[in-house]
Order: sequence, then C-alpha cells, then structure tokens
Amino acid sequence: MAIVTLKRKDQITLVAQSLFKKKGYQATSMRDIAEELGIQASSIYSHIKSKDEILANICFSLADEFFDTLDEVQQLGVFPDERLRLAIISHVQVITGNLNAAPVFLHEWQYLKKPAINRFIGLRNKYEQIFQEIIQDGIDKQVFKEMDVHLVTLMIFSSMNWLYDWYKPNGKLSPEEIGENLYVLILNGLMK
Amino acid sequence: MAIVTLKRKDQITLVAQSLFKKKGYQATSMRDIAEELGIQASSIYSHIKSKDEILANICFSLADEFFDTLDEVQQLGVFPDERLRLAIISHVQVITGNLNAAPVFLHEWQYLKKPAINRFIGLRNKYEQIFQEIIQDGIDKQVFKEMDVHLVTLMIFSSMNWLYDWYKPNGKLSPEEIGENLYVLILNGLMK
DNA sequence: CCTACCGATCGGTAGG
DNA sequence: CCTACCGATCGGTAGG
Repeated sequence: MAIVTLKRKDQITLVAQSLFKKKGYQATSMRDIAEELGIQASSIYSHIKSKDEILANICFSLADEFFDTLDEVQQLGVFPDERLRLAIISHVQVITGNLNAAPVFLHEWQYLKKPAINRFIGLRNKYEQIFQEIIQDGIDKQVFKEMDVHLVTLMIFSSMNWLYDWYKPNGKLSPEEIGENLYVLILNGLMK
Repeated sequence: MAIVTLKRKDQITLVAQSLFKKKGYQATSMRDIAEELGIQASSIYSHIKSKDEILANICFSLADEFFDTLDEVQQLGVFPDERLRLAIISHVQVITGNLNAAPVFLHEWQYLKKPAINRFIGLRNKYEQIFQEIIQDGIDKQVFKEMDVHLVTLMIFSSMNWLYDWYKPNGKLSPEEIGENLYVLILNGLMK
C-alpha cells in the first residue's frame, strides 16, 4: 500500500516510525514529521492529541502483533522444543516485518508517559514470562538442559532483538530461515 | 573513589554517564548535569567545550577499554575455543564494570558529530572483525561447526550487550560466571 | 489544514 | 564559578 493512499493519521504514524528509528523519539520534532508530510506542524494536532500519543500507538500496536503470533503458537499444543522453535520464528517474523517500528518498540518505549509506560512494562513482562514457561517446560520434560531459565530467556531475546540492526530485506536469508538458524544455534551450539 | 575526590571534569563525565543512561543523550540538558553537581550550567563550559565532547569522552574511553582487554586475550596464542571463551568473559567484565557507560556506548554513540562518529564506527567494526576471525579460525581448525560467521558473531554480541539491562552487581552470579555461562550456552546449546 | 503565536527550554557566550 | 543573556527551537493552542 503506497503511503499516499493511507489516512492522514496512519501516514503520521508511518513517518514517525521512520524518524523515531533514525533520530530517536526525543530528537524528532513535530516539525520534522510535518515537513515529511508537506504540512504545518500545528496541522498534525487535527489528527492526534500529542506527540506521546504517536509513540504509544507505535508501541502498543506492535505489542499486539507480538502477542497475536505467540498466542497462535501456544494453541498448537506441541512439545516444548517445537514450541520454542515456532515462537522464535514468529518473533523474528514480527521484527523483520516491522523494521522501523521494532527499534522504537525496543528502545523508545522508555519515553512513554505514566499510565501507558506501566501498562507497556506489564505486557513486556507477560510476553517474556511465556518464553520462560516454554523453557521451564522443556527442562521439566527433560528436553532441555538444567540451566538458569532467566539467563537463557534473556539470551534468546537479545539474539532476536538485535535483528533489526543488521537484517536486510533483500539479503540471502528469509526471516524464517534466520529464525531457523537462530533456533539451531541456541539449541545445539557452536561446538562441533 | 568517592565522587567528591574527583576532578570536576571527571565528575561531569560520571554524572553525564548516569543521566545519559537514564534519560538518553538528547533528553539530558546541560542544566540537568549542572544541577546534579550543584553548579550553574554555564560553569560546565569552563571544563569542557561542548555537550558532544562529553559524549565522545564516554564512548572512546570505553572503546579503549574493550580493545585493551581483547588485545590481552589475543596475545595469549591459545586455541580458538579457549580464545573465544576468554574474549567473551573479558567483554562481559568490561560491561558489568561500566554499567552506566555501557548503554551510552551501545545506544547513544549515534549522536556523535561528524568526524568522531566515523572514527567510532571504524573502531566498532574492527572489534567485531576480531571476534569474526576467532570464529572463522575455529571453523577452519574444525573446532566449531560450519556456520554463518556473521550471524554467529552478531548473536554473541547481542547476548553480551543486553547484559547491562538486567545485571545486578549484588546478584548471585559474578561477571566471570556470567561470561562462563554465556560461553557454555553458545558453545553447547540448550538441548539435552 | 493554515496563520499567528505562546511560554518553556535548549546549548552556548560574554564578561567578570 | 557566577550573572546575565542570546538566538533557536520545542510542543502545543486559538481561531479561523
């Protein structure tokens, strides 16, 4: 869908995602966003209430997407190692499908205002909790080694969450193949 | 060393590290830094030339520290798997020893100005290159599996570089133990 | 969606 | 290290 066919509000969000990624939330002014759209900064306020409303929209809509794909995986009722594999691939697909929104979601959420930021942290914890449960389940079912669940979970997240930094949409690996590779590396390690 | 025994310039750097981590570089004003030190914002300019000079000091002094510890490891002339193990532990120790400066180094370097930023990117590439060579060497010597060297390197870095986010100085694991755990997980994987 | 504008705050300078 | 201040820019509002 070309940007011109979108509603103004969606255009604002799209432009903001790109600028927040490039310059950061604080360093991006309403005038920057307006200029990209060819309108005056004050005109933006006909469509949104405040700058932090834009940020909230970006963060929470991506959070929804993460939960939707993870919920689908959870409902399959497969064994923990397969569940982890699918969860990783899904997560990687959400990130590679939202290369502008992902870094905003990961780094700029800290600038959300008071009620929103607490809700966001709650969602993030809940999401991490699900991954922890998959890993704990795998340990209980003796598929995975006895390891510090917290450390393993954070390592998996950090591997996946730096993807936006180097993933190239036209590279040789598809998002699914990258997820697959990550899974194999996490499961079997580098050692021959 | 208590903060009051430091020279003013070092006090400025130390306070800036903490504020840049908490609020980000752009959102931290010279007045914020001054207030923390109990002086006027304009007085800071007796000790440094500009705000971005503070940022540059933080980024490049940590870069030096990363290179110093990695150089020591390189000079040992040990086998690639042991070299990787020591490189990971060293990197983890630098991060856990600089919990304020590390996130600034990792996220705020993008706000460096023109000549400095290019020098910084050059150093970062050189550092990653050394890790890539260790891994390639391990593959050549048939200690490591045939894998995408780039992907493996980035995964290792991302695992290590999110440490500042959850490492607690008084937690149950020492920096060396965390490095050791990361190494084992990367080398052998999660699978039983 | 625009013009016109507000109070607040920014990095930094002059001069002592 | 301070006072006093500069021009620029910020998020946002009033009124059309």
